[in-house]
Amino acid sequence: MGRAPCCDKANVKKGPWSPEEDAKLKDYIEKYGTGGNWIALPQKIGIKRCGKSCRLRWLNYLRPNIKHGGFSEEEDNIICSLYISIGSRWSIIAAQLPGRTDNDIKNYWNTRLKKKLLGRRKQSHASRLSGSNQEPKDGSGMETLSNSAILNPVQEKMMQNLQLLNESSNPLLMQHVLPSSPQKIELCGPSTNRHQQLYSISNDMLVNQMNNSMNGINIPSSSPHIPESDGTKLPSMEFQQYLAFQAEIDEFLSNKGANSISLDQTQANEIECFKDMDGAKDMMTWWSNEFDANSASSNSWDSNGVVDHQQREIKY
DNA sequence: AAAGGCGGCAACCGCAATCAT
DNA sequence: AATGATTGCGGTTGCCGCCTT
Repeated sequence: MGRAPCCDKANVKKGPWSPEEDAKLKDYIEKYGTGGNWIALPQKIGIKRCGKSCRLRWLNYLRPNIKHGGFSEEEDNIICSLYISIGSRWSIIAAQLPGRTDNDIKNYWNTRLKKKLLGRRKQSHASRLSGSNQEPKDGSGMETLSNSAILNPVQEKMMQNLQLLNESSNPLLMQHVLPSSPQKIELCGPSTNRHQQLYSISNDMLVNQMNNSMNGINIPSSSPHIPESDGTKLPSMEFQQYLAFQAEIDEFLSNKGANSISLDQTQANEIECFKDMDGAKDMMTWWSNEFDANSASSNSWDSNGVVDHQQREIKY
């Protein structure tokens, strides 16, 4: 037996809203507010709509200062980086973009941003297969990576955004992003205040979380480095794959789709493979499991879940 | 010009969280 | 503490208009 419906569905109108319905709802809320009860609202106004439908219509369309379409580069970057860091928490993402609704952002991501990202990924993959994207090498046949190989521009951007969000002290964001359990916080080391705790968790755990979100790429289980006899450390194959995909996302975000390509049918079919990217739940599951384990991370690059900044220099 | 395919988007649905009693 | 009502959220659906053939 399912739960009781929130309204009498037989007497409720569905489908697109008429201008008359919009006007009634808008006028009433502007004059009297919602009265704290959406369910009762349609009867008061005299429209045959479900309360939930009224709420959605108001939030997504009728309330003041709503923006539709015309997403800026800045907004694209924020959406991408937040999606990578917290997954499909559209309401949280929307809260950071004034005038944008969660529904709008969700649609925008599903119909455009995701495809752009995939398009760039496919393009880069194809160019690698054709050998046109050779890795630069130094005289020893090894390339030295800067620190940004570990905390790359995407991650930096993510951290900047999170810091901004953090500074806004948005309680909703805090609730969703910052784990509440003290023991979880303890995993990231002692911090003196909530802001530091958030940043600490962001810096270490979100990077790992993001790493795990790299679709189709096996994230190194412990250390990405393979010690050589001469003492240098080489990245493992899977870590190289991971770095390559990160680079593609970096490129996408820095160029913001300037070179984006349209998808052919094959690519469209392969969008299926990208559905895992939607698996933010998986990311979040991984993340929470990570905390819930209440022990040293096996997925993190470092045994204590904290990136060792001394190990950032890697050689090919 | 007509038909079918496709993409974008508004709206719906169902579940989970929260609130009220 | 338990239960029902309400709200909030994310996933999904279906309509509509544009594009291609």
